[in-house]
Amino acid sequence: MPKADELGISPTEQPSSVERAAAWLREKIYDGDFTPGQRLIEAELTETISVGRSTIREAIRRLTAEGLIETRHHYGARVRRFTRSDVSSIYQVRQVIEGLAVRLTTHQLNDDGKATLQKLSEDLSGAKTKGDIKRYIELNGDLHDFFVEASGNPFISEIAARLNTRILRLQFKQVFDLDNIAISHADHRAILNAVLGGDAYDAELLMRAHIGRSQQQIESYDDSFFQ
Amino acid sequence: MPKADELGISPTEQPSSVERAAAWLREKIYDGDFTPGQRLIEAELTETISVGRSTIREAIRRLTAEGLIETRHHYGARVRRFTRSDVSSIYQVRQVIEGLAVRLTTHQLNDDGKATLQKLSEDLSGAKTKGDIKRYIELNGDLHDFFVEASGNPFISEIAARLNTRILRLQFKQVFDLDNIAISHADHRAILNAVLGGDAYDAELLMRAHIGRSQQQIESYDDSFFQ
DNA sequence: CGCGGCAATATTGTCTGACAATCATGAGGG
DNA sequence: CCCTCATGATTGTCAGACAATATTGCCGCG
Repeated sequence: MPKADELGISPTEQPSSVERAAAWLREKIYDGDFTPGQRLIEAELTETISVGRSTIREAIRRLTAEGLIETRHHYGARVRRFTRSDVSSIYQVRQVIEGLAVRLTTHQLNDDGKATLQKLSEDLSGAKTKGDIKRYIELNGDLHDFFVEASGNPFISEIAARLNTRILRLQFKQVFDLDNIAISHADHRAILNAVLGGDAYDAELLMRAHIGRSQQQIESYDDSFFQ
Repeated sequence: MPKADELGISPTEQPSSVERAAAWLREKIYDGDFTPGQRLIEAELTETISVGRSTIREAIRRLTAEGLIETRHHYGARVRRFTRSDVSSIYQVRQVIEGLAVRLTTHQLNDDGKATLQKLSEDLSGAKTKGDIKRYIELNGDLHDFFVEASGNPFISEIAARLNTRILRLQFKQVFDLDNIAISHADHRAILNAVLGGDAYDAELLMRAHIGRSQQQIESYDDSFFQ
């Protein structure tokens, strides 16, 4: 009796129809082709991407679980809308979750991780001095993702993915100017120093404060950003 | 053109087949009729509770999203298993999430909330002096749930539900003795004092430490509790 | 003229049946 | 004893159908 492999990695793992449908939908939402509040009709989607209705329904359910879509009984699915209050709640959670992530990361950072951080640090400085705002926002995302992944806690990854997913649309709109980058960059340098110096608790507090500042900035935005 | 009501409460809202199936499955898992690692065959379930396969599949997907079930492509659904590492990760997250919850609650506690807490506090003391361990565990759950709900942050509720759901089986097994209760009760009293006294930050730190102690206790358990 | 109730319609929820895809298992060969 | 391959069981996806229900526009009433 050969025992089943418990390694968790399946041999082939090629994307199923549902995964493709879900990816397609996710892309459309990220790109803004489906806007918040817009209704998603199963019949339309089935013929647009040529899959059965069960496939579409399953894809919709997955995105619902991810928090990108909301559904109502016998009415259907809509692209999720985020209120000001939602955004505040999300940032409150991000503060403590990413704070935890950076603390855990500090405790178990290996040489590879250190090298990655050093490089990220240099890239951030480079983007700042060149005034490349778009690039800076991108690297900022990479930095946050790094801590989340390097924390080694799968639940942190899961939660962060959900929160970031939910807010990605807003992050995209985030209007960083050079002043904001200067503040943000000071935060990043302090956090990186604490992490590389092994001051886990400091790093946690700094991350919380950093995300708190992002929150204040976003909360100061005009209503048109929230709709 | 009468505008659609955006109140979020649907008129009838009677449980659908899927909801009933999901509830049935959830109950079975909680009660231990389906044990961790056990396989869930769609065909069997279909005839057991007399619903179509689509309904069962949808119910399975919901419980998967809740974290009670794990699925593998073309192999199917199994009741989820939690490793020692999972439990540690969950408690790490619980520390910061419930810490945040208690801090937010402190900031916006009204008279009703205060009364509820006072009552919980008395009941906890009563259960402790009477040595009613089962009752104490129950009230302990109520206390944690109270903070999560009273925080007013829906994402905290969502995350806590997922974590508690996932670990409920383990909590159930948790072997509290009177010594543990004494320690736990001291924590609870301190937390309640901080909350009622308006010391939000103290309350947060105390909650983190409290959950940390629970974590240590659970992590000291024998392997037989995990598998 | 505005408001509330009612029927028509569109869409979802669920069922049945079917077939292909694929994983785990067990037999057979090296 | 280990590796390879065919087999069977189960899931993934599709199509078609019908019932349930929420939304919408219409109608009559105040």
